[in-house]
Amino acid sequence: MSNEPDATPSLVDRIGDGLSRVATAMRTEAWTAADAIGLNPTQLQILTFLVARGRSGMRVKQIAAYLGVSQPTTTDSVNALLRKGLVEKQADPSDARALSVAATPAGLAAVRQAGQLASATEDAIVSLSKLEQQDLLVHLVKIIRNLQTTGAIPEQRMCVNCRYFRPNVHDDPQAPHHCAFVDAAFGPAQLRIDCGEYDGAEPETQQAAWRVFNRGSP
Amino acid sequence: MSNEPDATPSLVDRIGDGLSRVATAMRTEAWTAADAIGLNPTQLQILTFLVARGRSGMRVKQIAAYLGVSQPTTTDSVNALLRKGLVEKQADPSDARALSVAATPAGLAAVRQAGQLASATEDAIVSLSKLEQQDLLVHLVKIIRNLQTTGAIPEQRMCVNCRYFRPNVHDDPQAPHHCAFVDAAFGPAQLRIDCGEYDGAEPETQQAAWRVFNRGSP
DNA sequence: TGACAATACATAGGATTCCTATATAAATAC
DNA sequence: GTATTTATATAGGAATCCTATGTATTGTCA
Repeated sequence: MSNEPDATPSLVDRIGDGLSRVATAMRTEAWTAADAIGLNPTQLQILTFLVARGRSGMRVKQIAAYLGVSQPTTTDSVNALLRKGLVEKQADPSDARALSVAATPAGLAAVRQAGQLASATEDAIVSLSKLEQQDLLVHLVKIIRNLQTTGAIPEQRMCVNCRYFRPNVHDDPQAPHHCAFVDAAFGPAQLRIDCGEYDGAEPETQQAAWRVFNRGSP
Repeated sequence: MSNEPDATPSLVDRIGDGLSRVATAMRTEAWTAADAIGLNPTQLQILTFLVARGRSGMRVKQIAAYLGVSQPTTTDSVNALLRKGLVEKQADPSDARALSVAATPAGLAAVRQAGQLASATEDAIVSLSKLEQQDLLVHLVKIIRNLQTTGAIPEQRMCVNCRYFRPNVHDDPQAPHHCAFVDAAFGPAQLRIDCGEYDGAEPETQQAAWRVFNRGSP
């Protein structure tokens, strides 16, 4: 980001600023939501992440990569959740070094409770039209895909990375894509960022699908 | 955000997730960029904020509101920057209780240096087409405006809040708006998030301008 | 097979953020 | 002229978050 005073920042810089502003609001909100259930933002984020993954459990390193923090920091927060009985550690049968962290029923309940709380960010997104929301989602998917390609974030459980994703195979502009897992057509507004049924495709398959997906919106 | 496992999250929830993912990447990036010049993300954010405001200086409370943290936390970080010689405190002539924090030349240099560093987020935004970037900026402006209306964030120095903003007064779809400060037409791609020449309009004026602005993109 | 490197996690130690509560000083209200 | 509000600083403490290192397990390769 260029920071020359008295100069007009580039479009890209201004988008970055805008994302920062929204991120600030989300962080403030995360503090209050987490505080309401006796947690802090990092702990709530971990718990939400684990709940979304179900009872299969995740490794400490995967959680660290998702959060974008170091492994010891993750251990700290996981232990804090452990003391509160919201997650549990299990030995990984396939690797005696590793362990599997999963949310307990109490953890699921806590996340649901936090989700009930009013969210200013959610309200702000709702203020956009349905079409604007759809466009915004697609733009975010593209940005996230790029962040993933450059290694800034780990591989995401998104449709566009998934082996069940068939982009632009239908004529219906409302639902041009197809999910081979549920065998149904769907459109841009249904794109997933973090899907439970996700199964990562090979890099070449991902790239091919990505090209076809992008062709739809030049 | 609803977190029912095995249920498809709403479009709004998925957009929230997407924003979170991008925010995570930006936070990670902020750590490395700030670390390269011997700061931490909060300190760099404060410094960038002060540099954008020029040498006029900002009060501690304003900085705290911008960051979304408490005032003592801001005092901590400002003092850290002070020790490093990157900011300076000056007495406010109009109010002996208050003080004015401004970036020093060394602070400006540090921000410029951090700005030179490669940014994965910037690259990811660049991967969007010009039109997509423009749409994204407009969507972010709308979200930020809404966050401001609900009090989640303080008033932003955006065009849409500014007394010099004249929305949708020209026929040119590329440049329908007008800035009375520089007396020039401009378009959605030139909208500012944080303008140096900003001067806040009265709430009623803002609302009226906002209605006219929104009429352009229903 | 056996030494060596890599991996997964825990621990140690320390700096810093970030909070609430409170103190100080100045401005404002009545 | 006293009381309240406002701007900032300070005190104290919890928790994040880092790097460096330790321990146990797995993988590699001669």
